[in-house]
Amino acid sequence: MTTIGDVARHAGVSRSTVSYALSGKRTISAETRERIERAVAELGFTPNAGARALKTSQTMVLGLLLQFHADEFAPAMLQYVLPVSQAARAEGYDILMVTDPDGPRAIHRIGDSDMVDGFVLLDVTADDPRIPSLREVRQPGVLIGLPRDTRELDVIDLDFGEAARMLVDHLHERGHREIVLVSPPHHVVERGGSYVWRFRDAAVERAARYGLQIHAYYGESRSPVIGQSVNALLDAHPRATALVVHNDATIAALPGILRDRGVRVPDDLSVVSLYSRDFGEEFSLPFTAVESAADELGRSGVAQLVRRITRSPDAGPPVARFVAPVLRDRGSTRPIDATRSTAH
Amino acid sequence: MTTIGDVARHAGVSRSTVSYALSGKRTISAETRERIERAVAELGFTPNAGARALKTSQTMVLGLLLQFHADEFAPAMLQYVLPVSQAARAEGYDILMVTDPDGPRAIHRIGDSDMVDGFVLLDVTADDPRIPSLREVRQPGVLIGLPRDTRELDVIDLDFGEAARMLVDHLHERGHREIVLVSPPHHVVERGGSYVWRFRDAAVERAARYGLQIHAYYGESRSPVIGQSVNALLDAHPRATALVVHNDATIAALPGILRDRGVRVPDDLSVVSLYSRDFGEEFSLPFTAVESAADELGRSGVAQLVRRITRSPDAGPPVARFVAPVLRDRGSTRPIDATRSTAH
DNA sequence: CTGAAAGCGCTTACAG
DNA sequence: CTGAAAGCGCTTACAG
Repeated sequence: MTTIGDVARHAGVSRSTVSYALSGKRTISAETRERIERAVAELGFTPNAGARALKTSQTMVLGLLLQFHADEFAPAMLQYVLPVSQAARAEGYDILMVTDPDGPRAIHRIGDSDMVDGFVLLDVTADDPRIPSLREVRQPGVLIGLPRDTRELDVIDLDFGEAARMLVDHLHERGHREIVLVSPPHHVVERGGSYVWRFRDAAVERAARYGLQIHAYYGESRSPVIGQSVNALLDAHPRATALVVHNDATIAALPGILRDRGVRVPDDLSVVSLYSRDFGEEFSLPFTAVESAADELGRSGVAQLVRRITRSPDAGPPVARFVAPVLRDRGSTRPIDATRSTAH
Repeated sequence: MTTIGDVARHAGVSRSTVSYALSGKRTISAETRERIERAVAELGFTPNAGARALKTSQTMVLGLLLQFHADEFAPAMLQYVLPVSQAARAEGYDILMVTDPDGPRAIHRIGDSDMVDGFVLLDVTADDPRIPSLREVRQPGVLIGLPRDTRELDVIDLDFGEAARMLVDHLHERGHREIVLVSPPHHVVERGGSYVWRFRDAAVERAARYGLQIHAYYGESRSPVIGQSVNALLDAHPRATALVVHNDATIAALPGILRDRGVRVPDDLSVVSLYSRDFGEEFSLPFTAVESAADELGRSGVAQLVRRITRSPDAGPPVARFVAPVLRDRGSTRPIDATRSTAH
């Protein structure tokens, strides 16, 4: 391995001069700089990351904590991973991916041994067990997803309440009077996925305000129960003219389910949903939807974390930030003529 | 931060004694060990990973190189990531996840700066541009996927040829005389995904040997073209009694497509495929299939890489290993009565 | 504009 | 059974 000492010897300068030439923290004469650059190129020198980390107390690595739950639609998580990773690289950080089933312990292991400069927590729940560990550890962290107690924490999440209101408004404006809502599976509620009830409560409240009937259900995460469940809901509410789907597995399966049932969208049934652009493209989903902006959450979360790590004044006090949803109209809703009703 | 020096002072011993007590590389008197353990617990000491790496030249981190191709069914990659990560943890390694679009450069950046002890390359193609970088770098690597030139490389992949033969045999044994094969999209061939032609060539050859008609096509990776393409193939070969699907996106969409078409499996059409157990569960696929054993590949690849890193004599010379496929019969094929023919 | 020296926090021969 | 010392490869005050 070639070290900074080899470069220094080769260039006939001191190690500190090489270091300064590389970091640019000192003015170096053109001639010296050139000799050093040549030596670096000839010897193929790249600074040792561990030695640098030891000296500077900066690893330039971020820990990304993923959780894989059985009974959850895994592809939905993928949409966060790539944006986080790319945003990190753009800021000069690499990603240590942590899939340990025991998240709290993993945070201590990684954090206490100074393997990373900060943490990104994905899929955060209301009383996420990883949060106490995160508070105990030296490194700052950013949460993607809203916990109950956000004190002293940088948190970012989609504004799920607003998303629900936008979708209900969209249907209300088009004259819909009776709609069915499919939320994530109930076990996600039990686990504390706050996005479930934030979306659901807001949808119910908004519907009530308009005097709009809404039938709210928890959905499924696996075929064929998904199909059975959707069919049962539509059977139970034959006069409903619209379906609001806040459930990744269900929306991915919905085109097949509706075709199977002979229901055309939007002619027989209007459908609105909530998913990220990438997810929609992956499954070729043709529905009007709020874009869940996984990339924006990932990017913005990483940016805030880096500001916190570097103690940038722009970081401000720790704060929960809610990203405004954007509705993408793909024409999967139709105006309802008050005198007609649909059978699906 | 508490260092090994703090622990030593607190316990009234030397730093080397603390180090040896922690590593167990020396016998320590019961009393001393106890004092050290108490000091470690009271002060909350965890060794600094960077310092340890600097001294031992071991990072205990593995670089995992992922590639995200537009026009590829991303969920299929997920099935490798978790097994690799878990196998690594079981061996004491963490995972640095590298999603850099420029893989060759990333390998040099990470490897030359000694951030990892070895590399795992996913989704390797015939002339994978990352391989020259891997050869130049100090760290060993394991490839999951078969390149053209495997010299001096540890490679592991499913035996796709054998997988194809098993599926053709399965159909032949049940009296099928005319079948349709859907391979991955053609752009995967262009990119050098050798599993495409290894499977396809073996299937065609095996079918020929039995005098079995096989119509081989490249499939699609996105709806709605997937559906159109499958429908066109079935229209073009009305006397085909079986479909062999070697295409993740297509098999995930197939249940919907066939329902839509009014084709029952296996009554109207036999279907066999190739996918991992996790993938099948994710999409609730009911087809008889060779299990692509992503977890076995991941585990086994990591194990071999670790043997290589640690220079274990068990590592042997670098070798391409082909995992034997296992057929999982889910009853999606039926015996063909030679006198009947199907219309689908 | 450049160099000599200290030190980041460990591990491990060397010595007793 | 234990300790003092060297050294891994960097960065950065301190000094000139």
